[in-house]
Amino acid sequence: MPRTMTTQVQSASQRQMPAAHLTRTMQLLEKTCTDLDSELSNEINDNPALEMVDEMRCPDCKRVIRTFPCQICLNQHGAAGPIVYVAPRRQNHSAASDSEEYLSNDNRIRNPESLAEHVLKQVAPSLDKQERGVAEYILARLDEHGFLLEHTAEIASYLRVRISTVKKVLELLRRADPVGIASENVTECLLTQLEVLDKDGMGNPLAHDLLTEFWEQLGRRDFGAIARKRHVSVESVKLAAQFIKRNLSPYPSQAHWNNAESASGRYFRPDVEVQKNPHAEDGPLVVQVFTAARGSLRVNPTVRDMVKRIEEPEKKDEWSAYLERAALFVKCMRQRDNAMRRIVRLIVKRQPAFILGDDSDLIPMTRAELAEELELHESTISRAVASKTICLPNGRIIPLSLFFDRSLAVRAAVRKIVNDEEKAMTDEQIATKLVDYGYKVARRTVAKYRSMLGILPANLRARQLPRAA
DNA sequence: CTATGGCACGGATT
DNA sequence: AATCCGTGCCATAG
Repeated sequence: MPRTMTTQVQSASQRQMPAAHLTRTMQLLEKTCTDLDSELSNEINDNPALEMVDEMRCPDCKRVIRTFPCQICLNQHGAAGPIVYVAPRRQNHSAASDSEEYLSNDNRIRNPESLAEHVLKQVAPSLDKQERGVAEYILARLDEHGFLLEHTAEIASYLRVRISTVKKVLELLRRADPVGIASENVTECLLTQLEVLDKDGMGNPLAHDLLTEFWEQLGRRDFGAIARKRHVSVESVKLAAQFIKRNLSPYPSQAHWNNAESASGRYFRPDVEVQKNPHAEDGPLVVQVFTAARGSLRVNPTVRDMVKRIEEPEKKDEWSAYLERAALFVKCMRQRDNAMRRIVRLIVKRQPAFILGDDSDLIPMTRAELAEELELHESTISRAVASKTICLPNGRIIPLSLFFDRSLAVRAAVRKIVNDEEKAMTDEQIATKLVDYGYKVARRTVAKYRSMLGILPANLRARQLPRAA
């Protein structure tokens, strides 16, 4: 009787797979690798049948390997296309040394310290001992998005320090690198980021009011109402909203800004990383898709064996349920990783020029196209691409969705044209010039791109070239 | 009169 | 179904 039970449970879980659990896979697919981390640790915590073993396996040759990418497969690979690995995400903790070897350029952006350490390092110099204690406490109490869960007063009383001290520390923390960290809520976080941008002279005057006064309308995208109350145009409201979306990140723990200009090294953990082939200059690109944690996830075989021996039906059921859930989770996770891998592979395959070059090399493509080629549903692509970021070989971190920006290349051309112009060109002239580059866009559209790029209209763009010799 | 910005509509994308 | 994006047309500033 015990035996049959087990087999039933197992086969049942496999047959059910398609319907209900596809949605689970989808949920996982939507998650950033950072989010995936917490999801995973939750699951492991309350499911004893699930375990994470500290070993990495090459997804292609299945060998256990020490570092990604797998050197063996790397060497065998022809020039067929990019090599894409699902790699465990580099851990925060002490693993500083061994992971560095395959991270070529530019480690401004990534160093394997924890977020808390990273922030603390920045603020520590300007704090005294007591304040530092407060900072440490605060950083330890952040949720997975980087928000502060406790109120100032609570912290103060718990630590027996003055409220003003806590406030002071908070002020500093929020301005530290993942800007907006330790904010109490999304609005506050966005405001801090905005403030910092303002100081660098690349703010947007309307954005502030949008966040404070019109938060609700902004959520509903009721731009008209905002425009009326503020006596400004709907267009400028839209632009401000766009500004917010593009340049601010609601969750400090995953701040990303793609704005071309602010090249200063920002700290961020991408979900995908592309590198040039370390072994051959012109070899295929090597891509890592990060998944949660380190090592590989599996159903704990010891538990599985143990369950077979349990006699009491009650306990047996309980454990079988654990096993089933574990198996399911592992499966969904693999499926998720695999989907990510296929999608990213295709993206990289299609856009090598953009990855190695600049904005102007982006070839227009749509999620739908990829969906068709991969025989996935287009919403799958959307989920996989939304809210994820990729680190290019030059160190630039951009949202994966930028690959689907229809006008990026055109905007790049506009910027180039304006930069090279002898004397200020009107939008009309720019539009004409764009034809030479193979883009045909309406004059009105040029105007839009211009304002997106923060370029002033022609009449305000007096050229100071004359002085040359 | 010319160059731009405002608004709204329609088709494409998600 | 909800959004995004490019455009055309019109108003206004210079």
